[in-house]
Amino acid sequence: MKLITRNTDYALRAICYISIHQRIVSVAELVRVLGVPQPFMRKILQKLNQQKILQSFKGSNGGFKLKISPHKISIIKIMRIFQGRIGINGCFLKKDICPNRGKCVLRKKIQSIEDNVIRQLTQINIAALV
Amino acid sequence: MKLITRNTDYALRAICYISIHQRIVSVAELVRVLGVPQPFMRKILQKLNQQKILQSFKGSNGGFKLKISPHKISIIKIMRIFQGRIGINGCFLKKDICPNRGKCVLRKKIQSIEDNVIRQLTQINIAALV
DNA sequence: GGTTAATGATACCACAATAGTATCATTTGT
DNA sequence: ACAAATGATACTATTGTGGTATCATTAACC
Ligand code: FES
Ligand code: FES
Repeated sequence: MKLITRNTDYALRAICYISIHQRIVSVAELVRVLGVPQPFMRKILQKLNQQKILQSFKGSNGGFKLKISPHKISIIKIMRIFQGRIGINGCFLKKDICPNRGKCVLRKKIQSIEDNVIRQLTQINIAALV
Repeated sequence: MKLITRNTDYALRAICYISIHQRIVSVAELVRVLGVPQPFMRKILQKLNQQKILQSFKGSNGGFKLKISPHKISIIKIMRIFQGRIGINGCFLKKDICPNRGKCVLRKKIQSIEDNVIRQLTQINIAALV
């Protein structure tokens, strides 16, 4: 059970760094500071640009800066970008959804745990981390 | 993020079924009822036997029955059998543990979420599900 | 205007975990 | 003896994660 993957982890750290420095930061600099493989970091930042978390600047002296306020960047938002839908799969039978679904006790309990986790991850934002 | 894998899911359902019927149940029967591939189900039950959750009976009319009380079978116990150590990896840099580890805010927050999840999973047992 | 330093887009590769199959040996009731 | 069950073990397939590699595009600077 891995709640946070490397993608997300690196993304969070990069965003934190950029958030602290409040300027355009290049991949090269992030790689130097965070010790992450460059092409991987690039891919991550490109995605954050596409998702409008960061804004990119091309050309010499280019790089990335925050596009939205650090208060508005929750951990769950970043997780969803890199890890897709955050949903604990309770009880699926192959591709068909279990017929008991409505009644199933296990599902309900797991669901409530999941809701808790998501609520907490939603509350943590970048501003709270830096 | 998958909290529960198929292994665990099938195992829980099998245990529930056996728990309800309170007798020796064969793989063939479980497969019929739960619609799970037979060899896979066998592998799962064999592991539960090894871990002393179930007790197996060989030979004709053989099968599996519970070895311990359903109250003592928590979800987390089954998860640990099939999914190994349940630990959210906060922030590792490659293989070295991050030097900030003690201070890192992210890690602390994630850790507390993890503790919650585990506490809740520990409280849910088979008796509560059936 | 050309060079250089940056990102954009995309395709590819490697590894590990999950999910499942296949086979043969062993036990036990009839 | 035979059939019906599990034990043990090795193998295969699929998917997700964690990357790499390459070429195109943009923009500052001389
Ligand atoms: S057994 Fe199907 S939803 Fe729980
Ligand atoms: S950055 Fe290393 S433990 Fe959080």
